[in-house]
Amino acid sequence: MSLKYAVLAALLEGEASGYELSKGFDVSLANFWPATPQQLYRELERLAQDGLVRARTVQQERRPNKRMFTLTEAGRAELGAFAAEPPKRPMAVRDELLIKIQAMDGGDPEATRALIEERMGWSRGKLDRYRRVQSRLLDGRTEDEYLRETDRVGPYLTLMAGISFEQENVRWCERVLTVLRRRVALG
Amino acid sequence: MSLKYAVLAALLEGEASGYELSKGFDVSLANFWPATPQQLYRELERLAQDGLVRARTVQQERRPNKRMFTLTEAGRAELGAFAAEPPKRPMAVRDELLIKIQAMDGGDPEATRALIEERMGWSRGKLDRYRRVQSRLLDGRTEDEYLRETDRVGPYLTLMAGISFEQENVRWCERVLTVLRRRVALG
DNA sequence: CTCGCATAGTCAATTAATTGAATAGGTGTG
DNA sequence: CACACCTATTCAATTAATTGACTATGCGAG
Repeated sequence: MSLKYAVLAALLEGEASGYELSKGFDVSLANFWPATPQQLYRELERLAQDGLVRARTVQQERRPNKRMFTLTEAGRAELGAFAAEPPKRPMAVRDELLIKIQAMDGGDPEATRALIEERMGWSRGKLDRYRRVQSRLLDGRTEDEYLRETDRVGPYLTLMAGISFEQENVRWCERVLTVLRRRVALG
Repeated sequence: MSLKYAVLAALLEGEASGYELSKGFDVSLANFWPATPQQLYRELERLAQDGLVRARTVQQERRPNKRMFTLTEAGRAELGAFAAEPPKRPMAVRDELLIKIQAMDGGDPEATRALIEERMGWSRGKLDRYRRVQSRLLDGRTEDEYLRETDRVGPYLTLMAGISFEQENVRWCERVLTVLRRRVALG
């Protein structure tokens, strides 16, 4: 249900094709509302039929044509209404790793350690990418300066959420590794 | 795909009915692998057919009969194998609120503030429940003492993940509220 | 020159998830 | 004493998501 609004929100940044969304989604909305390319194409089609989005086909040479999508006024209005009302479903996390951790006892601690290291590396990478987006936005200014000057705080606030989430993730991994080391030592 | 293992992991705690899982899931595995009752019943049925779980019907008076499920050795083995190999899918977060925050600019800041307050209250409540589970587990001991004495660290480590996740959530909400207050003041 | 990847999608099949209702006695509230 | 909610599931219908393949061209590496 909310993919609809995620797509509309993504188009606040400007015109985009389904392909571009399915790529660039990765640095923003995909972090809290993941979607496959197929989902995006289907959703854009529906939005266009409902008049929330306008499509135009861009003829291209030496590459397939693409369809570019823009928010319509109706789309902007629907998104605004959505943004003001309370969420229908609470936030949900799905994390296979935590199932594995829950079930780790009795298994090989070395295998568990490897899983945690992998997650930690992944989170650090994500954090780096977030930080790069952040300094591109700040562009030399402090956070306070930026927030005073910009007209759109929304994207920055969600970026902050991503950053603190991954920071906490890394910290948790470190604590787990400490526990695992002690376990192995005391065997 | 992983619901299967989430259910098996839940049964590590001991025999349980579908109904109990659909309730008690809430204080542990449901936090990182949510499932509706219907999903659980279906999954338990499949697991029983695959021999990973054994079912027995418990006759009850003044209440509907229930089917209690236990892990079989085969189930335990499959779960152990699962726990040792790397996750197929990365962790995913789905959060409607963040879509609303992303799209908040131009809307009513007061409405946004209300949404954040709501989330903060919810996270604080979750945190309280986690902390109650934690002190029940610790039972007067320090964390270090507990981790040295217990044979199962897994559930405690996932509990730690939940606690630090919600703590960070509350902190993020506070930062957002600060930003919103400044916006309104300078607006 | 071939292999594979990037662009920019579409289509179809299967699997999974969501929603709502049905059953049926028991327990608690005003 | 009526109404709603708890226990404990099952069933069916619809909607959504996942997976893999298919089209077609261009570009760069080896």
